[in-house]
Amino acid sequence: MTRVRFAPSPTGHLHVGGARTAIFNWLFAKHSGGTFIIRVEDTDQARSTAESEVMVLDDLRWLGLLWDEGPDIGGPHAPYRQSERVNRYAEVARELLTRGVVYRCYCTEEELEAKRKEAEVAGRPPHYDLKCWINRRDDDQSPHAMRFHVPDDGDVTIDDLIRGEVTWKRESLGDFILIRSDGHPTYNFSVVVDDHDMQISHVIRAEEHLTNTHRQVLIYRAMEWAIPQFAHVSLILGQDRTKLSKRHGATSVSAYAEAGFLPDAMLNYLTMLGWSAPDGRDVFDRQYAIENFTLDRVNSAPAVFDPQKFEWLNGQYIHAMSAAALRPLVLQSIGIDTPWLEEAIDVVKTSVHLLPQFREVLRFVTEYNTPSIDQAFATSVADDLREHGAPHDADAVKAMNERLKKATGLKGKELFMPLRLAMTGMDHGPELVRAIPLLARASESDPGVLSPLARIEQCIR
RNA sequence: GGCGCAUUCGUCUAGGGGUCCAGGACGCCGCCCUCUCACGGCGGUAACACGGGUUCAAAUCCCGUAUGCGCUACCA
Repeated sequence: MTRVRFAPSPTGHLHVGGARTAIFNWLFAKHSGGTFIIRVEDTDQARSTAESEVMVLDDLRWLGLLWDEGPDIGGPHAPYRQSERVNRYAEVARELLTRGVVYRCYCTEEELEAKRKEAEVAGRPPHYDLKCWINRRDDDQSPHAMRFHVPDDGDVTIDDLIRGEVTWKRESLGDFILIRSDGHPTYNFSVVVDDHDMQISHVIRAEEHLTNTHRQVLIYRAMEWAIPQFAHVSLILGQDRTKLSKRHGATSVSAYAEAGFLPDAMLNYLTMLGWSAPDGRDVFDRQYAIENFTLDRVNSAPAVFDPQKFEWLNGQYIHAMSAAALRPLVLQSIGIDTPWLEEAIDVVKTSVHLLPQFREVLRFVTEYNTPSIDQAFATSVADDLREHGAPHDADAVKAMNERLKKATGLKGKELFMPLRLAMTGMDHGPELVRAIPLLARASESDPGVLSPLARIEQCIR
């Protein structure tokens, strides 16, 4: 049974990098019929907040990634918040102490900092100097941290599902802290205890954790616990090829939601950053991604986030949606609620990539800036509209065009451009056979919309 | 500094020794459709970081170099 987890630290909104890690975990779980778990890593008291946890969980839900076990819904291995598991970490640390691989360290941060600097200047690796390992003390009253002693046989090799074999030498590691002097565990410790307790089978996480795996495997070995499979996903970079951050503009999932991106498009785009479909397609739905997602198709090189391609993809999703499905989303995005909205969406949707753009492309309905056009032409149009009424479908528009052709002697661009200008007040927009019926109908149900006849009358001085 | 990971068109990628003078997508350019803007269709532009090996044959395997990134914390 595969069990995977996404383990965010609640220090802000969900980031696109974190979102992709969550997506890969979720896809992997769904593909294998396994369990997807959310675990909140809030051991950093200074940066973690309860509000952030709510935001991150909301962002995950918005993306449509639902979990089987988590801090809000519980599960067989609750609690799923590390701050609520400190007793468990202390318990494991005591066990490790008994086994003689962990010791109390009474060195102060200042002392350690000074030694690190010294080592750096001397060109030595900035590893812990083993002072408290050599002078072992079991004074529980004085403030102390719990430190892990790297054993002589501390070489580690893992078989990463994305990167293949990765090996570290014992010498590349100094003794490291498991429990801070304030009683809270460090990341490398809590992650091992939790992944073991929660029976995680596959640890799929960002590449920044790759070298941490060396420490973690050592802890698994000291506890004689089964070691999970690891898969380290590369980072997402900004256009300048540095790790994506606030400097690059919007980086949180919620910011993209507000900018008018759709959850499905975001899931698709982020999945595409690092994973490729076996048949090479790049527009795919969740079901396809679930059915085809395997780790061996995940690219180990970092990927640059490309807003242009993301926008294009979002457009593909908008174009493929029905006007009825789009209506509530557009409503929410631009706040225009009218009886004619659905028809209007259908007329203009191919010209938008982002939800808020509907406001702009619908302006020809909601506003009218009187253009200056040939008076004789305007009169002909006004006469036709009075005699035949405003066209309500494409055929009626075509019939009107034929009559205007005869009445004015104009054709092609000479006819359509002034007509477009007169009807919409703009020199661009959806095809007239759809725009004019929309205006006709919209003006009947909405007094705020000028009818075709009212428009042409404004053109006549 | 040490250790680790990475390196195919501007970007996302396909590619697992011969089918690759490298395929697809976004972008860009051009053409078509067309009253316009989009949409759509067609075509074009553009890449195996560098240097050594191994091999009859290397984008693909090995070794170096360069560059980028990560870790080297009582951050995660």
